[in-house]
Amino acid sequence: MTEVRQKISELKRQSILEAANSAFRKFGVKATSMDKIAELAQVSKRTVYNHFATKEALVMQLVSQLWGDAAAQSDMKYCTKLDLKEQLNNILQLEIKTMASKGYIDLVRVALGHFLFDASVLQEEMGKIHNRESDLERWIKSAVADNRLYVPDVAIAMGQLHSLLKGSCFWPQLIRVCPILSSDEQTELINRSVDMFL
Amino acid sequence: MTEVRQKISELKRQSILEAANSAFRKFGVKATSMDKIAELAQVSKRTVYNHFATKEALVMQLVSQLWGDAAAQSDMKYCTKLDLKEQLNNILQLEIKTMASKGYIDLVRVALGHFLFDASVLQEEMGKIHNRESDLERWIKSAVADNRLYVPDVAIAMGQLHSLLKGSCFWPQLIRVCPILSSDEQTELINRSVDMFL
DNA sequence: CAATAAGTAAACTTCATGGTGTAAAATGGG
DNA sequence: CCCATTTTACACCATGAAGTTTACTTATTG
Repeated sequence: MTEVRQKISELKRQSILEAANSAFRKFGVKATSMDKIAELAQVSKRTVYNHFATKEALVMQLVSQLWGDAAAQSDMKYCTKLDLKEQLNNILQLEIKTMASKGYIDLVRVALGHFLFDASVLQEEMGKIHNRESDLERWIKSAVADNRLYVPDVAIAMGQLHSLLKGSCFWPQLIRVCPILSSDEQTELINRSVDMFL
Repeated sequence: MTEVRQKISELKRQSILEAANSAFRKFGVKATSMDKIAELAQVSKRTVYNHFATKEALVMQLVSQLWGDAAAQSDMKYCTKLDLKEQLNNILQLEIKTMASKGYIDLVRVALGHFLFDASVLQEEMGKIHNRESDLERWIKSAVADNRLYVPDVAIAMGQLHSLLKGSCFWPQLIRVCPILSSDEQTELINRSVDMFL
């Protein structure tokens, strides 16, 4: 079996994925026909179906790929010597970086639009967003255990912090009422939120 | 012109609106056909079109009706004598009451799903959510002017409060990762948020 | 009773879309 | 040069939905 052949085939596949990705982001899943994807990918419609059995398979591929990308965890550990504020700042910097990025938000919008009225699937898929919040959790617990932070309920505290962030860097952008935050605005937001929290 | 005739016609109209409302909430706009609406309303399809020129007209009617309902403003005024915390609490109680209700969230979901990839319309429609936040604003300004509250930036402070609330009572429910908050949970949430804020 | 207004049922048109079948072409390996 | 695999073009099908047409019914009012 020639590798060249496989490579070309793989290129086509990538081309299709890119085309779908781009079209879904612009128009949403429903408003993007398979013919359109084929056209954008410069590939025959039949080839699209050679690589992806159904439109749904294409969607799922993109979506799960997104969660995969976003799930890149950091290796931040609580440190008993360093400044609390600074440490928390660093952790949140990492978290906000994906959360507030255009790529992430756009694709969440796609997923949201696609599953919005499929309650169970929506619940599951969106749960993947909400539950990937464990890095911060570990840190807070450590800080509490170290007696440098007093927090009655870790889960609630985490929720508050995330609310503060997402309420400015994620939800308004998803809903298109605010433009994507610049890096400066992001750090400013983090500072504000941390100040309020500590 | 008989009033009875008009009344019957009006009843049909309401029936159609209700059917559409209910179906849109359950399945979304795209997945609800005009035939289905007619069937649910127990009315002929033609009658639907007699009352609403297009499906879009039906949608817009429902959506603007929603914003209208939700725009019911309170008459809360800042009072120099009463306890700050209690006053703020009361204001937020009013705000959260609609924001966290199933009816409101469900219909926002409908609107969101419908406009999600129509950037300009989405911006406009969702802006109506974001900008109906002036009751709280006036109160904060008054409290600041009265020297009983120090707040560097009113807009930001307001945003923080709203983020704290919505982050627990609105967004997760819209996304279906959490059930609607009970009254007790709502007041609990408000207490927490106010405590953090003051 | 006749005219008018509104509603109804059902067939119909039009069109977009997801998906399939097939035969021809391209293309690199032996 | 022939084989195997992939891609392509293109016709085709089934489905569902928006909106229309038409012929018929019903009820009110003058």
